[in-house]
Amino acid sequence: MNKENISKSVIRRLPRYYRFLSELEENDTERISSGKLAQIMRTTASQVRQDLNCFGGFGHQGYGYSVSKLKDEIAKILGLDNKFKAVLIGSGHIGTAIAAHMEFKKLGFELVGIFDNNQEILGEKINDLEINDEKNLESFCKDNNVEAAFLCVPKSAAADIVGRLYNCGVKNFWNFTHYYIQGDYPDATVENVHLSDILMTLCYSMNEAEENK
Amino acid sequence: MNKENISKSVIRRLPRYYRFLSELEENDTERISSGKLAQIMRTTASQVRQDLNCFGGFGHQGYGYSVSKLKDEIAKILGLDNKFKAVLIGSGHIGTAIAAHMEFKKLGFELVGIFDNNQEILGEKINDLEINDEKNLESFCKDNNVEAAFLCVPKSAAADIVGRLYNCGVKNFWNFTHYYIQGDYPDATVENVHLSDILMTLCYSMNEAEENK
DNA sequence: TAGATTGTTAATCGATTAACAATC
DNA sequence: TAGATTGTTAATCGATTAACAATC
Repeated sequence: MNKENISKSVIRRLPRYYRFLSELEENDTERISSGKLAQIMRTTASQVRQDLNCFGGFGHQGYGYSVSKLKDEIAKILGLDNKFKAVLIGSGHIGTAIAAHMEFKKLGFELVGIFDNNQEILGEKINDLEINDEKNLESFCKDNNVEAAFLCVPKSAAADIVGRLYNCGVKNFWNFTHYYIQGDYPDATVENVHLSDILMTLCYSMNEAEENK
Repeated sequence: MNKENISKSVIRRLPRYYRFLSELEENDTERISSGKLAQIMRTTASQVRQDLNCFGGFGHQGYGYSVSKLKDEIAKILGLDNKFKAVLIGSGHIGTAIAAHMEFKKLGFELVGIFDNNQEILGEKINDLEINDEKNLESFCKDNNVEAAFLCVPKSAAADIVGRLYNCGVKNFWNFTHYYIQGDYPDATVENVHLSDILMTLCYSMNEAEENK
């Protein structure tokens, strides 16, 4: 399990394996070959075997892979059994959607606090969690051993908030803003979700498809 | 402009260029060298020049690139001046956040309809757009020349909705569900946003960072 | 045993980086 | 002209695919 040097591209594929394996498990499929799995996922058998072997031989020659065992192994590799304590900052549209919608417990996290600076919505609840005043952020993070932050504030507020979090030891970010955390904090762990970037690439593809008609 | 064979990796970087160039423009920076731009974006000068040259020589030797001209060129390449008509289906948390939050007009799109099957919220408004009954989807798409759909429904509803859209000629999708559109419709243009996948990779990275302590 | 399918090495392909001549 | 910086070719690096011996 402790193999090092797993490439980012492999890691990014693991959640997909996990999802398809979960579906197979629900359909009571007990075993699957790299070829079949590749077919379902529209990739190659080679890639499936190469990927899975980064972590050690989960398969059996002449048999394939045990669906449920493989699924569990991937969960372990991803660390989904963790309960990293996380806070969400900014309960606007995106923040509220994230807080209400994500099944954090299945994803290795536990959402323990929601913060906003809009006095009017303080005390409102999202999934049993009260919206907390942003000025309590530091004390809360220290008291509760918070390890990650989900950043859903406007870009103008992001640098300040990240700085404050970083100062109380929160160095892992799920970043929905366009603030460039890695630029200022190269050692932070960051996953960015730049929704508008993605929509722009859809625009490009549609544009291109039209030209090629 | 009509260069073909631009790789997906280059395209995915264009929105980032666009963002950083917009910032530079706001700061009244008139020109920039590939080296400086690379520094800001934490990449290499080589990559910047290589990327930009896919589309033709926007730079001037000995001078660099004109920030505003380059920004405009990238906008043109991405097709941000389009107004692709789009519908959003599913106005739950995520759907509402997307409808209310995105500046579609800056991103090449125009949101012309929002649909849901929850009778209780029909008629409610999000940014001046009434929530429409899902059963009117087909007629609406045909009448309004809809070209793209933003899919924010539960996974269980996704296959049905995509099929219906596809049948009335909507083949471009921004997909927030885990339904695998490309699996069933290989010629559809799709951008997936699998939020839980991204959160899982953040979990992995945090897990890994802890092990290496 | 024969058939199936893995684990793993080697070959290919693509993307990134380095180098440098062209030129503003 | 000298200095700066591009455009572009060549070298390197990494990721994907193909091939096949090992083995269940």
